[in-house]
Amino acid sequence: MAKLQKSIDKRDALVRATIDLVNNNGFHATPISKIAKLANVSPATIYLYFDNKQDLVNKVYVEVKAVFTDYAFKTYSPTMTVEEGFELIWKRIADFKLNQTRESLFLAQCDNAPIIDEASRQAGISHLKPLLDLWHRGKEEGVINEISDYLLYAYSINPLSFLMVMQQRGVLKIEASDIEQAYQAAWNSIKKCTNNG
Amino acid sequence: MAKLQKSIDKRDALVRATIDLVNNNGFHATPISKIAKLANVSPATIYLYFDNKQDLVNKVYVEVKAVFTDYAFKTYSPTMTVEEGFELIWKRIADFKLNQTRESLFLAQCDNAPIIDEASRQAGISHLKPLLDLWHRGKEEGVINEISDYLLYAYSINPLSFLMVMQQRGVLKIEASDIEQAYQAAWNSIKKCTNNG
DNA sequence: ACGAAAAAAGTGAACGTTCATTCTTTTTTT
DNA sequence: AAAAAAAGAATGAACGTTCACTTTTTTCGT
Repeated sequence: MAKLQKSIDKRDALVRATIDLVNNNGFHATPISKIAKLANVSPATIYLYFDNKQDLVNKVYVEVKAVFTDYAFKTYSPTMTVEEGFELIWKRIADFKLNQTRESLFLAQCDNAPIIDEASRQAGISHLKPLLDLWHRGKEEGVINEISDYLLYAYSINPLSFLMVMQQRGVLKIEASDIEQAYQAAWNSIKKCTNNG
Repeated sequence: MAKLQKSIDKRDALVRATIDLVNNNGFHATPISKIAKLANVSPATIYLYFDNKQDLVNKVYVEVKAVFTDYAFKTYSPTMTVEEGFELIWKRIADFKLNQTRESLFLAQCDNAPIIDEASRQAGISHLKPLLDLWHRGKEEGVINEISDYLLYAYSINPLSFLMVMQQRGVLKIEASDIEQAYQAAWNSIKKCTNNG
């Protein structure tokens, strides 16, 4: 679609401006004119890079989600044990959510409100496949409890969401020990525990 | 503010219409005109019941949050043991989130996007005080681990959010056993575990 | 290596539409 | 008949998008 002799800087500035403004005002309260102004660009220029406002937010979502999953799986290898892999991925997700608050807040908004279209949502979910594969392997090996796949997300990823939002709002400052505690709790919930039933 | 000889039915219809439309389209993509139409009311009539659109969504949020916490704490009594109280509240929260999806989805949206104003957000949080009191009591009695108060929300409430969203989208159907598993996992994470460290 | 012509990138103003809110009139209640 | 409630039409502001135009970059014959 994009023939792209166009400035990558300008496109990046547009993406950044979109994230910042959507974080602060929500998608529908961020006019194209403000995105353009923050990116030092004419409103019309946006339409050289994106089809329309919806296409803009769809693409920003998928790209940010890709950055998120790239980070989460960066140092992971399928040759790791389930325990190692889970701990590694979980902690990198935590790290991302707590340090890349710009991106994380944007993803949280898109994931909880009808902003992006269904195809982009699916594209985002598909990036999490390595984690689902690891989860399956853990169940096959008997390391992880026999529970629904969907609980994977709920147990391992979600507990940090609230912390992230609170940190972003300046309510609390998260310490390394908090992360370690949160991880231990998540893992204890998931692993097969021989002294439990 | 409201002198209220006005119809309570009309007000209820406006609240219901707001929740439904915000759930489906997001706050800023739901015009006053559509809320009025769905509630079988003139746009002008809304301004007899609410100051403006922002005031409308603020009040709907606080009222829905109150319904949520009333339900969560309905059968709870501070004379219960920490274990009993925690299980009861957790399961009622789960029940609400999974069965009152209209209200839960609306709350999730308001909690994750800059829709409502800060005062309304605080008003919503303040309703959760009984749970925080229980948490403190659990720590005093040594039943609950010495971890940050903020983790309370992350551990005990949040794991259901993802499930709720998925269920609402028709991706999965949640069974009673799933709830029981999720509760056990949350509680196992929270309680002091003598065979841990 | 040069510069004119063509193409691409970028722009500010303007368009039609939609929005929240107000104004004026009608209906309902007391 | 007076007052409150509700309605619908009206209004000005703001929005996404397009248009006509300018500026910058690339192409290419010499």
